Amino acid sequence: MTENSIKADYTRDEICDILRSDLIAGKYSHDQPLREISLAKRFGVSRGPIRDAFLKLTQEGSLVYETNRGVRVHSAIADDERKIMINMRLELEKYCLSKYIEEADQKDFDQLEILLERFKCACLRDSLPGVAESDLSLHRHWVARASKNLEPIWLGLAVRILMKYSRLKNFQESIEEHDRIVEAILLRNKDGALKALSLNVI
Amino acid sequence: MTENSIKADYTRDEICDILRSDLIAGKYSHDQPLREISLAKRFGVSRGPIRDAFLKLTQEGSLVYETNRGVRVHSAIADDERKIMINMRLELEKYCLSKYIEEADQKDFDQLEILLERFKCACLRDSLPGVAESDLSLHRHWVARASKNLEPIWLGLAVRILMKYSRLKNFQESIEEHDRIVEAILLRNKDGALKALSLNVI
DNA sequence: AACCGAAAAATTGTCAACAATTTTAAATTG
DNA sequence: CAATTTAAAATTGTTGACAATTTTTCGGTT
Repeated sequence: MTENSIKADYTRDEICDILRSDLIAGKYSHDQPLREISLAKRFGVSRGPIRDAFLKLTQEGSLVYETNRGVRVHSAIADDERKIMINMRLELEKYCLSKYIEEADQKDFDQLEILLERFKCACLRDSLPGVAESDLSLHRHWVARASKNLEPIWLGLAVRILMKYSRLKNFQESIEEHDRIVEAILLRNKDGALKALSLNVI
Repeated sequence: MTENSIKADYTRDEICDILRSDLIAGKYSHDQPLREISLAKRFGVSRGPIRDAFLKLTQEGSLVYETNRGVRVHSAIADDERKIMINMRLELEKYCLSKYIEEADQKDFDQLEILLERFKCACLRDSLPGVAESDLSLHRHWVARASKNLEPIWLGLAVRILMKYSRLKNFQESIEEHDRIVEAILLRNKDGALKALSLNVI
């Protein structure tokens, strides 16, 4: 048994999300191949859903696929590529956050606070995959709420950016950064939120 | 028989490329569902490879997936979203084109001229799916050569942008625009190429 | 011992069958 | 006749089996 396999049935998307957070957390080294059979065993499903997840993650850019040879973890991005991607992500996310602040209702804000709490818990537990997953979920919340069209593009950028540097992050500082963003959002303080976001996405 | 099915065995990626050009060309209307079985028959394969292609196109953003309900064509993007996406695509593609002009060798240039010729043929044949596919292939050539990391991100943007307006394009004008871009590339005239690109990506 | 080649093992590619779900059509009821 | 319920059809979700390909192992030759 390679891993904890508590739950019985995982869906395609759940498998995809779990593998993504593992990848961001650096559980697999660069250029390491991922095998369909071993992951199928880990999640208690057949190879079909695993292949589906591989395809999604390949399209996002965290895995690389070669015919008859399966997928492997993508090589690290270069510094100048990273710069371009961060600029794009920030531009995109600022647009979405503005729109979110205009349109969000109380139900969205409730969800937002739950996600923030989940992120803080993961930080305090010092669980790197957990931090990666909940960090992504938090940002994804306002992006997805603002535009279903831009969401997949944003996700591809965020994943690749996080894959490189997440190991070096200071969790306490990260909590404070996200606190400031969410605080401004709840007050519908657009300028403050965008400024706090710019300090977080670097 | 819903469609021409000449070739015997299509690969996953070929199916994906053909469907993508169909989508860009507007062959399927917005929110129309795509059925696994009918496409499996069209391409002479089982449902597996079709599902793979659906997943890839979903991640790119041209299809939308709902559990137990399959995929349908994505709704059109709003004007302000389109603006954001065009800005991002241009920034990305300019970076890649600069790098391409610096690094490309004679073999790349040969390939480039073949792709340009293929694009012109499709325009003269007045084949909308052909124009869509070869236009994308041409731009994709320099993007992919410059950065395998940025390629999937660029593709997601380009597909969604083209999906909205490709029907309105003037083919003759498009030929001239691409002629100017490629001419500048072959002379390694970076400024000219970037300028010509900016006029084409709008 | 190093190098090549063939057999064996491991892995991916594809398929057809069955289960679960959703959609459509028909039948029943008030 | 409209509304609801029930049955049938269509569609997606998952699996296990087999084919094709790649990688590894092992034996023979120089």
